[in-house]
Amino acid sequence: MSVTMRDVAQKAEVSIKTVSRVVNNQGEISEATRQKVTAAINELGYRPSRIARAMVTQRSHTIGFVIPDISNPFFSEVARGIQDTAQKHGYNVFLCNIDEDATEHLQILYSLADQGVDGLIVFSSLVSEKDLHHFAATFRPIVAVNRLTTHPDISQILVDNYRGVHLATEHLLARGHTAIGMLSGWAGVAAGQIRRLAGFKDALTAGNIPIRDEWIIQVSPTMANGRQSTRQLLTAYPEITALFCYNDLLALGAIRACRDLGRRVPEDCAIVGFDDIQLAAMLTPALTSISYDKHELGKLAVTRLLEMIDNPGQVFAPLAMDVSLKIRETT
Amino acid sequence: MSVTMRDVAQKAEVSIKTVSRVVNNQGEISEATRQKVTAAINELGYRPSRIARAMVTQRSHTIGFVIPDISNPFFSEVARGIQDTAQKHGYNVFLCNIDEDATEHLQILYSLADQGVDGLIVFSSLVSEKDLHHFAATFRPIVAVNRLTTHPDISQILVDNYRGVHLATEHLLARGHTAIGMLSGWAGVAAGQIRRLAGFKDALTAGNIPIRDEWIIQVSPTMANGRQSTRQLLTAYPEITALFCYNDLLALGAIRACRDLGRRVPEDCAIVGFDDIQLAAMLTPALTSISYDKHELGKLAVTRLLEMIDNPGQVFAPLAMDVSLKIRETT
DNA sequence: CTGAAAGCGCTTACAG
DNA sequence: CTGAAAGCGCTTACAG
Repeated sequence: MSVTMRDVAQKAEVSIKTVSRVVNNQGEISEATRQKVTAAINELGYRPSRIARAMVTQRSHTIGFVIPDISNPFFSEVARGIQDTAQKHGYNVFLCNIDEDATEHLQILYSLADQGVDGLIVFSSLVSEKDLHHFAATFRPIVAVNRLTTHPDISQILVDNYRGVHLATEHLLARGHTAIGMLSGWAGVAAGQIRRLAGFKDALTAGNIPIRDEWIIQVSPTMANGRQSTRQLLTAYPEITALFCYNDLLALGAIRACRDLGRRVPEDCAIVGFDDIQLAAMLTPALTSISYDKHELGKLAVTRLLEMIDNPGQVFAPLAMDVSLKIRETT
Repeated sequence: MSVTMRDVAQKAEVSIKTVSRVVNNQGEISEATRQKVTAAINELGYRPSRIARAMVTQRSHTIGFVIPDISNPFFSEVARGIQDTAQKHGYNVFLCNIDEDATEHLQILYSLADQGVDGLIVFSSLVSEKDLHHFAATFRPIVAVNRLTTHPDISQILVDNYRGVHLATEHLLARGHTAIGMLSGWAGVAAGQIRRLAGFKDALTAGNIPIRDEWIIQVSPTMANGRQSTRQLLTAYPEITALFCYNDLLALGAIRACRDLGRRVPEDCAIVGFDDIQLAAMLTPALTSISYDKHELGKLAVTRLLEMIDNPGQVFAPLAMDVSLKIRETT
């Protein structure tokens, strides 16, 4: 990082401005000087500083991406879509984890803003709505992924949570199950949590199955919690023959719990997940799950964010990704 | 990003330099002016621009992290360690994927350098040694994670691959296996590939078992490849009773393949993996694997990188993480 | 087609 | 204890 535009200009015996013109491919330049400058650039190994450029253009060509936990395989699949798309458009992405362990969520968001990111994708439902609104007051644009938010300036990319769970529950009903439990997610702003719960209840009602609230357990969606909650649930209510899980991680934990309890899957207890993570299809037994394109979800979020960056002030309607049911071996 | 130091200075009726002093907590300042300035900062909601600061200090407090694929659960666990540690030290991290699909690896590295990162952690063995050396000629510091490199300025953080596989193979021998196959990783600069293969062969030799090269298959380490290669291997050589896999993903694919072929695990075919990803312990059957602290691996890499940033020119000895064997249900 | 000047928002010597 | 000036490496009007 020591050779600057000035060095190139000196070597090529032109002004700095002329170097800038060939670097940015702008304006009319005589072929002779262009070649002189290009030669000097190559000889010196000059590379323009993105920081200096960002300083004057007020555009850093970086974005921030906030998730609960990159080590969660679901989020990491989306992250790949984010990263690939951003890179394709010449943007670099800052990664930030905000989960239960994190403190000072607002500070983390501000540190990204201080860093000069051109926009932010928030995929963590653990960032409170209050914090997000506070932050949105001074920073934009923001895209929220699969979380409900009421802020008018925040654009939303959603997954059709309601329909997904409805499909899954109908599938269980069609298989003859009438005693269906649910492992639900966090309470709060997670779009998934609210809409998936609604889809579950509505599907039961539509199938004339009364809702048993004690069969619905709300937990933080990890494999360990899935295992533990399922053990408790099936021990307390052995009559349950099927389980819908908020996400695949909970479902994998539930499968494990069934095995702990000596219950066969799917014969003694059918299990459905949500998200269809890469592993889900490969495991034994392969998991029945609600599926959608996670790489595409990341791509949509970035595309939307770049649109917002290029069109300040414009309002975009929420977008919901379509989902489908993948029937495998656990139902 | 519109309120600047100048605004604060005006409001507080002091010079810009004085504002800078209170922001950076440096120099002696009278309590009165400090309070005046602090009040102005809060009132205006001033936040210093990291870009402007980076411009003059030549330190951006950002680092780059290059991996093959963030959606791979193994890498994402390490990424979490990287991210947590960097954040704790006030650094933000740029994430970059460089896998088989990526073209122009060098361009991706340079784009990170252009972005002004203070250092780089390279965890992708898919970046060729040639590209890395070329890049290292103009950029430093660089930390390489679990890859062999001969560049004197590149610091190495390794995993004790050799010992890990030696342990695993000894374990299989102790269980009475004599016909042991191996699913190996990519060829090339991956430290894992070379050292793990060596550990495997040496352990066999130490156990007086002749090495059967046709039982060693080299594949890109994905679950799908593990499934397919295992099918082929066990079909061609049904006498094989145990399989060591380069990583857990291959091992999970191998388990699946055994099931496809009607072979019970571990009764008909024992399987051992490497990395001990979070899922490995939770699955059915739970995977026997070589384990080490992946969060810690990320932490070590960042810590080393920050040391290099703070001590330019200093040479650091390679560091190798200790490993252990976790015996579970697949052996 | 090419250049000199100002400025992006800070920090770093250097004075006072 | 506090401030005026120069400069980090670029781009943006404005001239010529």
